Amino acid sequence: MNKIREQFEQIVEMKDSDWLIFSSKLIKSEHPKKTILLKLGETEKYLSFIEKGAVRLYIPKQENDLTFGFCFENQFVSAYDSFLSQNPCSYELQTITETTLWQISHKDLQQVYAQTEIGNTIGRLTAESLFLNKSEREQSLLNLTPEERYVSLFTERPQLIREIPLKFIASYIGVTPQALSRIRKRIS
Amino acid sequence: MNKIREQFEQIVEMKDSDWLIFSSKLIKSEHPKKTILLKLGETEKYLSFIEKGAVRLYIPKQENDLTFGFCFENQFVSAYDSFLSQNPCSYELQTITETTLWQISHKDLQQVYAQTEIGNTIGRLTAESLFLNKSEREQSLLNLTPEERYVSLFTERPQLIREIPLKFIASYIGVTPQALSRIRKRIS
DNA sequence: CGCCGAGTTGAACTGAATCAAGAAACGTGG
DNA sequence: CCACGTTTCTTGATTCAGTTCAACTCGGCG
Repeated sequence: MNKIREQFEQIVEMKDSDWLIFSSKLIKSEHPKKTILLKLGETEKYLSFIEKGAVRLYIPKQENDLTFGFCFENQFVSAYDSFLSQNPCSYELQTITETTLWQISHKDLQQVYAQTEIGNTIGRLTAESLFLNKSEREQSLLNLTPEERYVSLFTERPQLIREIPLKFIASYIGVTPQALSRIRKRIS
Repeated sequence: MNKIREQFEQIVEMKDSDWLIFSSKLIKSEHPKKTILLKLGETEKYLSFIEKGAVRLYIPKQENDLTFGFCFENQFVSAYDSFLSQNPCSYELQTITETTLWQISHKDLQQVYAQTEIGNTIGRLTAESLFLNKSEREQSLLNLTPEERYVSLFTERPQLIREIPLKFIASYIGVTPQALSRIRKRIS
């Protein structure tokens, strides 16, 4: 649980009293691999910190799901758009490996925002950092070829390529599994 | 200037005292069309509200720029990632038409965050809303074909199609101007 | 052992990129 | 207000990367 505080303190200092209010709301949960954490159409109730494991975000499809994001150890995961708007989610969250989460509910987080000095700052920094992620992603999708995206993924996150089924990575970089298989062959 | 307050009040109520602190920092500026508001490599100093006009965000290229965003009247515009990190920007901002802005500097905004109750809330809500935009954009880029993106742009923002050069729209939806010209022909 | 999901490979097809040229619209100065 | 040059848009021909459909391999697991 201290890891969560460490994550926060990388971006903003936190008083012990604030940390206590926040951390008292956190609930630990464990999930086997391939557990669906949030189904299509449900509303996201939690912002979750991943102590251990990996989660993918995807739009379920008849044939191949459209996997558009991954989250790993020491990161937050949530259908954050659904969480913010409290509207039904247009995609699903599923664990890839066995996963341990620390979760705070939407309701409790609103209380933290109201009760702590630092609440809104944390909320702002969280949203800002998520925004930065998405910005990079947009540029990657517009600016790079699938092959270039694969190479940069490969260099930036080699463990991802090793641990995660190719078909998830394929749809993440925006091609079919067959095409990614050929890209791999080309560049190896 | 009241329009700015209206925009904010759509998402959060604002005390007069907070509004005074915020609005006292705003500086009005006017720019002819095709003015570069921020050059590649510069650091974004401002968060700007567009009173009138339109702005595009693009990565300059030898041949065709990669235009990846537009902002219009009554919206905020900024190289927000550069603004947040205060690192050099990897793209440029240019007015498309004659444009009137109300700008707040990064330094002044930090003061607003510090001095007003509502500052961090506004910052959070701003970042959250920008995050939601980017999320939709990601799904559109992964999930839809260029043709589908054009059609949905056409239905959601008909004035954009009318007012903005095709080549900007082309790169926004992720194709060359030639390809968009053909897409147009196909669907008309 | 046999099944099943994941990955690879092949062949035909397709939509967009590229290269190139011409038409239309735009704006700037005479 | 027209003329000229530039920019924007269109159209054609060719090339290419990725899709689709299909068959086959490999490894794990009931």
